Amino acid sequence: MDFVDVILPLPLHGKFTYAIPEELQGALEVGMRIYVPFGRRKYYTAIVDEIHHRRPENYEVKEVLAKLEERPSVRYPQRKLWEWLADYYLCTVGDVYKAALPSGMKIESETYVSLNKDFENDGGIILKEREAEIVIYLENKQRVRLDEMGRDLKDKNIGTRVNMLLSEGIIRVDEKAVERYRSKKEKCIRLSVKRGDQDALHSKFDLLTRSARQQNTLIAYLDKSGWFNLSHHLREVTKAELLTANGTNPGIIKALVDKGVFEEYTRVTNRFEQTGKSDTIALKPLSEAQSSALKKVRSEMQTHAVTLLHGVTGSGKTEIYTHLMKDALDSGKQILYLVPEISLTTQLTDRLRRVFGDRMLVYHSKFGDSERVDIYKRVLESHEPLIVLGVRSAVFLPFFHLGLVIVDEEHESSYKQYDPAPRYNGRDAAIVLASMHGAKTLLGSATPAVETYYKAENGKYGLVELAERFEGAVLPDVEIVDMKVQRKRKVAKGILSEPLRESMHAALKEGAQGIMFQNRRGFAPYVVCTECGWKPKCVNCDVSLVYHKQSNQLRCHYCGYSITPPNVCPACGQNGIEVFGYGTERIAEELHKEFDGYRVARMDLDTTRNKDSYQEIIEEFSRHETDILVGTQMVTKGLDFDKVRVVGVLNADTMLNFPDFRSNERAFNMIEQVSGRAGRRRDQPGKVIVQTTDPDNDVLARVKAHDYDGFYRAELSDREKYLYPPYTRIIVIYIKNKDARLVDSVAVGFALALRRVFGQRVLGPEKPFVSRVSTWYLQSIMLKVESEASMKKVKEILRAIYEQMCADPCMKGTLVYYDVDPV
DNA sequence: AGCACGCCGACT
DNA sequence: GTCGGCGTGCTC
Repeated sequence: MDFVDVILPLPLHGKFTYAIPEELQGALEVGMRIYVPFGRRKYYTAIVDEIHHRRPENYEVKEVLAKLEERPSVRYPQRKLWEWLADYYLCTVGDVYKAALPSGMKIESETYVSLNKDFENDGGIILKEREAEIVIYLENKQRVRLDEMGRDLKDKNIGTRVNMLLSEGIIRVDEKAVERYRSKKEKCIRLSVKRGDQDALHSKFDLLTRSARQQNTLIAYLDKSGWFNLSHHLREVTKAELLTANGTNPGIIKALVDKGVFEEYTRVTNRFEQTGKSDTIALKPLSEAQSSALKKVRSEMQTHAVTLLHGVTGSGKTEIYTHLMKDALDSGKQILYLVPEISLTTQLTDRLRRVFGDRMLVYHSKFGDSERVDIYKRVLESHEPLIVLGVRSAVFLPFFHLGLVIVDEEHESSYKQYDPAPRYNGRDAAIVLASMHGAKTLLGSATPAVETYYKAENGKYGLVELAERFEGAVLPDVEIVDMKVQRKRKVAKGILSEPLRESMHAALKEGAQGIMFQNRRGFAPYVVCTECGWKPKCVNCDVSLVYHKQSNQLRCHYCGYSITPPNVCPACGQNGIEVFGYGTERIAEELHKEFDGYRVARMDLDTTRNKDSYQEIIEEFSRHETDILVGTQMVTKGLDFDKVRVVGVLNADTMLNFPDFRSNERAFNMIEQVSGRAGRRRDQPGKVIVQTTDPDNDVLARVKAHDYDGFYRAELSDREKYLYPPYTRIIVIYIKNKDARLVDSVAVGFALALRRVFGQRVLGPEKPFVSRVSTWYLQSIMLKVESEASMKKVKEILRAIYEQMCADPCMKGTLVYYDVDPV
């Protein structure tokens, strides 16, 4: 008898073993998707992890129900990456599996309920079957409404109710597997005569003598299909394509089908753009600086697994990537090109599409699930050279022979997944993936992460500097404006300082554009009653509500809770409610007033909710249909606009004062990146205005000088002094409970246990920045371990401490999770 | 993570 | 007295 250990899409440690039934003996392979029962009435898609002969002793094994595919969807070294991620980021392989496969490839069971006919109208029970629900009136006049999946529609006590009805034989339960994946189908037209049978074709034409349009449609088909071009195969003609022919409409096609001239059939197609082209245009010639950087990159990559390309904004790193990708493609390799979500724009995809045509696939989180399944399967089945341009989760695609990994904007914090597990960093996962394939990795950034630059500097990574902007463009001039002085002199209008207003007016007058950056959305972040000090707070989270003017609501930016602002203060009943501070919405309003007659667009989470709105705002701006773009960090990323002359950083203080060891790094990166949007052309150098109340801040001085190196050195010495990365590695332990008191005591106990082993390396516990999210109370403990220490050992100890803590009854209802290498 | 089983307060 | 609230433990 054979058994199989599986990976389930659940956050469970430990192995689950199933028996392989007779009919599947010898048919399973490691990495295959199979269908297994789990628990009382659940079924999951599991991944075969190991096939063996060891019969489990303490329980009765269940059988594998079916295999879902002929060839494994998960293969080596992909599976090895899953294990590495689970191990490194302290989660289960099931967590990784959940994130790795598009949901269309993870069939789950759904329970369908139907009535047992015998019980209809029986006694006091009246049963009704409506369209999507079953209503059961019980004797005591209580009503149970179940949807077709057997879920109780009234309350949440799902299983008990269904089981009661089941045991009384009132209902019947069927489990149905749901396959969410839908292949894309196209209607096609073919001719009902054999190609080459002239007589038959003529007789069809004879049927159409009374309709010129029908004849034309038939001719259009013959033309499009290449009917008479006998040296070629007959082309399939889609209905949509045929409809583009002059004078054709669906009615005419239908008439032709009815007359037996045409036949309509459905074909399964893929979702890839069929440009029919690849290697369409030659690569752009490189500047001298770029060519020498490219040469240097190539040689560094010979000797290093990972190379960092440190190139100032606007130096044309993408061009260098393109050349490297071409090399790798030509040598038959596959390429993974990771970008942060926000910079995956059509600007970039169009540019690459022109060079690589169909050989480039795009893997975006805004794609539908079926589309992701298509890409997954294409990568799985094709052993051909290709490029995947994708976001973080593209590291999970089943590459066959990866030759090159590029991680653009490697410093970006959005490469790190916060919630849920696996809390992985896409950049680091990509590096590990590359090494498993024996591939080379190139990291690119104008403002590399301190950890990355440190490794490059110390020879662990190769390092290439590209200090020159493309086509001789110069870096923008940065002016630091002291807002305290501005206010004292009463020259600031709201949040707009005098220099910012003047530069902006001048730029607009000359037909240039401007970008305003404020890392806060909504209208006003602070609302307070000036009479009594009352502040509106989120009922679920420990944060103040942000006022949104357009929707006239006070909103929590963590859980989405919102209320209509009260007219009078609910605490003192007086009329003292006022708003303070500036969000993008309010800034847009002020810009409208100040720059009357110019067009202002706002780009933040609130204006980019729809699928295409982000793209639309960018395109409008690049066509110069808007003059000023105001937004959150979205405006800092990879947008290339020629006409941007002025960039305003409206409040640098919020970034600099963030209570976190990375605040300086984040502030420097963000301001430097947004500055990079300005003045890309030599003849029109840009101007960046940074408003602050702390003009002497060192970080701002570095930004002013565009001095990454200086910033890095200063930051590094701080990190060394206070033992932060790259000198240590950080694991934050989060403790979550619905009871505020319990959370505190458990956290204290946990920290105590940690201190016994790690001593001074333990910080906390403390309330995290947001100490309550959606009714869960949080505490965090930070663990800083020397970077040379064995992470394996550390994690073993963490695990042991957790087990030991679990013995304490106080742990009941407590959730513990880890964030390794937080950003 | 679900989901079932089990033990206590509010309503017929 | 039941209903249904949620706390606890298991899932191959």
